[in-house]
Amino acid sequence: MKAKNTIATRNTRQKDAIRAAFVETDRPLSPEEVLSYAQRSVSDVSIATVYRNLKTLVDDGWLVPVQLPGEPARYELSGKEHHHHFLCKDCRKVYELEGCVPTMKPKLPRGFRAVSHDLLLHGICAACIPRHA
Amino acid sequence: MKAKNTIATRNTRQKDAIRAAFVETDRPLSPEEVLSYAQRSVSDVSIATVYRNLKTLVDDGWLVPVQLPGEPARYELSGKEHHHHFLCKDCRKVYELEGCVPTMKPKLPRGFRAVSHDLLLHGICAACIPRHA
DNA sequence: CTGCGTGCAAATGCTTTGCAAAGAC
DNA sequence: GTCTTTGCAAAGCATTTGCACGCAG
Repeated sequence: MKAKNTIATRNTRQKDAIRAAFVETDRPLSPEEVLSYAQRSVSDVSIATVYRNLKTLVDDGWLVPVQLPGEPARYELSGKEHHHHFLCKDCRKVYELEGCVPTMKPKLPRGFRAVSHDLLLHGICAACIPRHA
Repeated sequence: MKAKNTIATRNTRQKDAIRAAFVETDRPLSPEEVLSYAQRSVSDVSIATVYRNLKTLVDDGWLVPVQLPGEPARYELSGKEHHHHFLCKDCRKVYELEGCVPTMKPKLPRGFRAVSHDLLLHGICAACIPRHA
C-alpha cells in the first residue's frame, strides 16, 4: 500500500550504490552480492540497509524478486519480458535467459488450472567451464 | 557418508509415523505437514525429530528433497521418474505431475552448458477451484 | 544392558525491526 | 529545521544441534 512516488523519497549514497549494482551488473543479485557491489563505492553500507532498499525498490516496482529452488532470493530489474534463469552449479551466479518455448506440458490432473510456470536451468556457466576441464 | 542399511537403525513409533505420512499421502510434504500427519498417530512427535528423520531418510535414499522457488523444502518418496511439480497458490499444497516434454529450450548464452532443469507450475488445484468460483 | 533416537532448549543463519543519530532537502 | 534513511544491535523464524533420558534390539 505504497503510493508510486507522491511521497517523499530521498537519494542517499547507499541507495544509489545499490541501484548501480543492478544497472551495471544486469544479472539477478542476491542481497550479499548487492552488499559487495555497493561497498565498492560506499564502504560503509550495512546489510540491513541492503535488505531495506531491496524491499523498497520492489515496492516501487523497480525490482522484482527472483526466487529459485533452494536458493536465497535474488532480485533483478523489472520490466523485462517473460524469461527464465540459469544457475551455475559452480559459482552460484544466476543469469537471465532469453526465450521460452512453453511447449512442455506436463499432464495436469483433472480439475487443476495452471496460471504460470517457472523454469530453471542448472549447469556450468562460460566463466566456470575452463575450471572444469 | 552413511552406509545403506548395514548400520544399525532402530524403528521407533516416531519414525514409523513419519514414513507413513509419505506412503499414505503420496504428495511432497513440508516438515510442518509431516509433523501434523505424524502427530495423528504419535501425539508427542517433536519438530526436531521430524527434521532429523527427514535428513536421515534422505541420506538413506528413501526420500528426495523437493526445492521450490520461495517455498520451504518439501520431501517426496524417491525412485520416481523424472517429473515436475504443481504448487497451488491457494492451499500451498504441492502435487507431482507426470510427463515432461523437454521441448522448451530457452536460448543459452555461448559457452554455457546446461545439465538439468526444474519446472514448476503455479495455479489452483481441483480442491481449491470451487472456493474460487 | 548398550547405545541409538527422542524431546527440550539453546544455538544457528538469514532476514527484519526498534531506536537514536546522521543526512537529504 | 524536519523528516527520511542509516547503522547497530536485538528480535524473529525456520532449521540444526547439545545433552540427558528413554526405549529398541
